[in-house]
This record gives sequence, structure tokens and C-alpha cells, in this order.
Amino acid sequence: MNHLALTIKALSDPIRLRMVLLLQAEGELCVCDLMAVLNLPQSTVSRHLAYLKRSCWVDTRRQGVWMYYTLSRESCIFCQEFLQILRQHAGSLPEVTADRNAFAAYLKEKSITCS
Amino acid sequence: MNHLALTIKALSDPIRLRMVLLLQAEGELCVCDLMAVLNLPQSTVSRHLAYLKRSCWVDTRRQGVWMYYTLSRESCIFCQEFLQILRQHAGSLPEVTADRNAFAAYLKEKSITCS
DNA sequence: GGATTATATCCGCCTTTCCGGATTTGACAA
DNA sequence: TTGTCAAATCCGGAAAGGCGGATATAATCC
Repeated sequence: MNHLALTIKALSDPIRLRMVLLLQAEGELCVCDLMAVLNLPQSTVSRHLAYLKRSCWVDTRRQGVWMYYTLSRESCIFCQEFLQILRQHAGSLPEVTADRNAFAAYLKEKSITCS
Repeated sequence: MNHLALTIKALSDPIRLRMVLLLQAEGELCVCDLMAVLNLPQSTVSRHLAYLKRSCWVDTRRQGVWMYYTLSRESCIFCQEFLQILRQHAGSLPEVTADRNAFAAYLKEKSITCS
């Protein structure tokens, strides 16, 4: 029960909710991706990601200097179903659309500066 | 987004989670029912119920001196689906079973003392 | 080794939340 | 109207959570 409540609490913060929905849409993101899209300082992004990891919502993969975050694949059935109904309702939320657009713009800009 | 996060946050507390699951199982309960089953002081029970009402999870109905609480019937689709997956997983939680048993025992005791 | 870059953690501060006893409100009955 | 019972709200204190700049860690490259 406490465990279930803590799992739910992890998604009760607007920033963590945006992170999870972005990860759901984009698949795998590193800290600096999220800093750019959410427009938040690095310590804030890392702290929220650590919270999500502690609550078993995300997994990490280190690649060189970057730490990549994804939604946890082995999450329990409850979490999977929770994510599914979140996705269904995310489409109607303007902030979610805005974040996805911001990520697309960020990707485009990054490809320009790197070419 | 903030609204969604607040909706989720309302169920991120163990006591409120137990309340919602009890209401789901039993249908309609008054404050003193919940005090007896959860073994919590009246102000704590009332405060959590007020939180759930503010977040649109429950409705109230006054009958004389008693205030009856039920899960909100006109809740959004997200809430309904959330409750549905909660119910599916509640069965495997020992605390939920314990609360239901405590409620049954409380009902039996009440009928004895009133007859 | 030393510099650089990405990320994690530390720190003090502030806001929110929770608690439960005490008080107030509201409804009913005598 | 007065008393009583259920419930809501108030209150002060404790605990948890969020913030972001500063610092520490970890990997990479020269």
C-alpha cells in the first residue's frame, strides 16, 4: 500500500509528469535533452530523474559522458496500465503538445549546429 | 497538466488510497465508519475526505447528522480508468483485505449493539 | 596528469503537507 | 432554547518536498 502510494506520488508532480510523457513519446532522452525542452536548470532535472528512478519509473543507460533515461521496461502491470491511460489523455493536454514541439525544434536546431 | 498532477497527488497518500479503495468496495460510507475501520481520529479522517472532495474524487450527501461519502459518479474518464486499474491491483494488497475485513467486523458489531 | 563536459549530489531556504487535539458549525430532538 | 451528536475547520508544530546555485563525481580527450 505504501509502495503503491509512493509509486503514484512519483507522478504527482507536474515536472515529473512532463518528463514521463516526453519519455513515452520520444523513447530515450539524456539530461541535457530534458534541460533544453523543459527549460529547467540541470540540478532540477537530475533531481526529478533521480526521484523517478528511485520509484522504478525509469531506467538509465550510460553512454560515455551521457546518461540516457527511458521508461522502465520491467515495470509492474499497474505501472504499465497507468502509463497507458496517461498516454490516452496526454494528447488533449496543451503542455504535452508544447513539450513535443519544443523537442522537435530542439532536435532541428541541434542538427543544424552540428552539421 | 497541473490539474492532472493534482488529481494524481490526491491518491498518492496511503490513507486516502485506503479510503478510496474502501469506498470502491463498500459504496457509501460516513465519517464515523471510516474512523472505525481506519482507526484514525476524526479530524484526520475529515481532512483527508475534504482533500478527496476538493480533488473531485468523492461526492457527499448529507442525511441528518451524517455526511455520506461516495466515489464521484461524474468523474472524468481518466479518473474512472485510474480507479479501474486500482481495483484490479487492490485485491493483492494485504492492507486492502484487512480494511475490508475490519469493515465487515465493524458492521457486525454495530448490528449487535443496535439490536 | 590536467582540462573539459555531462551528470549527480550537497546545501540552505522556503513552501507544502500532515498530524491530532481543540474549537466551531450544523442538524436534530426534547 | 438547550443539549447532543456528527462533522468541519482551526491551530501550532513536525516532517517532507521543491528549488537552484555550488560542489563533487565520472568519463573523455589532449
